Amino acid sequence: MTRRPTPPLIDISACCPRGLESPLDHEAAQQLASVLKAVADPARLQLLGLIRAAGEACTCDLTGPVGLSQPTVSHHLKVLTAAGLVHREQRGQWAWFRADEERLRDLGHVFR
Amino acid sequence: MTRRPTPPLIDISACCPRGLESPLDHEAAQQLASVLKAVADPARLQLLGLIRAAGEACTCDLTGPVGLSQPTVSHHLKVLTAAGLVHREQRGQWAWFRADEERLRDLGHVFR
DNA sequence: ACGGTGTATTGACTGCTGTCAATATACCGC
DNA sequence: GCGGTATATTGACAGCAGTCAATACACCGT
Repeated sequence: MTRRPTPPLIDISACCPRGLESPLDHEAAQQLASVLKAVADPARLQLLGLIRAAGEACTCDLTGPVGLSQPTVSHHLKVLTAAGLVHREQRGQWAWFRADEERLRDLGHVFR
Repeated sequence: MTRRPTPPLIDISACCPRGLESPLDHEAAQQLASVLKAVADPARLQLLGLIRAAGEACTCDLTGPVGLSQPTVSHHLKVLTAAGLVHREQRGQWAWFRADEERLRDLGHVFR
């Protein structure tokens, strides 16, 4: 496989420094929307809540509470990770996730 | 047409009082996601920015900046209104919109 | 009443998204 | 190495969401 050009992680406070207080250009809106889309899903909100409440959580502890199949949960965690909202750490055969508090704060700040 | 049972407007601080700090049950996650979905679109983010920056705005002033057809803009404004993020007021033949600041604040507070 | 203008609705189409079963991959203990 | 366990990927499918052209509706001035 050819190397992907590195996932361009969006910097919220750079792309939308004044949040929704002033108009966004096309690109800024698209970037901000891409992060919001990651969060605008019931399963992913539940996952974020579970991860945050626990400090960190392993996939095996997340599949049960959300009531979805393992591949689906894996998919949602990938989306959250790609958006930079959670970070993944491999420990042996387990994948551990923790929330990026700063990024969540930045996201909340957009609506200020 | 039979009367619709009134759109059930979701109360964010009631449904998710602790935001993402603690796990959300299925219903709360679904409700919160429905509001976030309204905001997770580039065109609607631009519209929110324009409306907020202007204080209030009429549809005719919004179609140009976002670069979409009039029916599409009308559709997006309807979605924002249904989510309670903006309020619509008819003035003669013009439709004026203003943002619901409290609701935006509540939404931002979820990520605190 | 009528023509014009601003907005909403309808219908149709396309692309994306969430989901799962099946399969593959990675890691561990023995 | 081997079987078992945890996670990721693939493939397929249904449903939804964004878009526009065409049309309908509402309001206004004349």
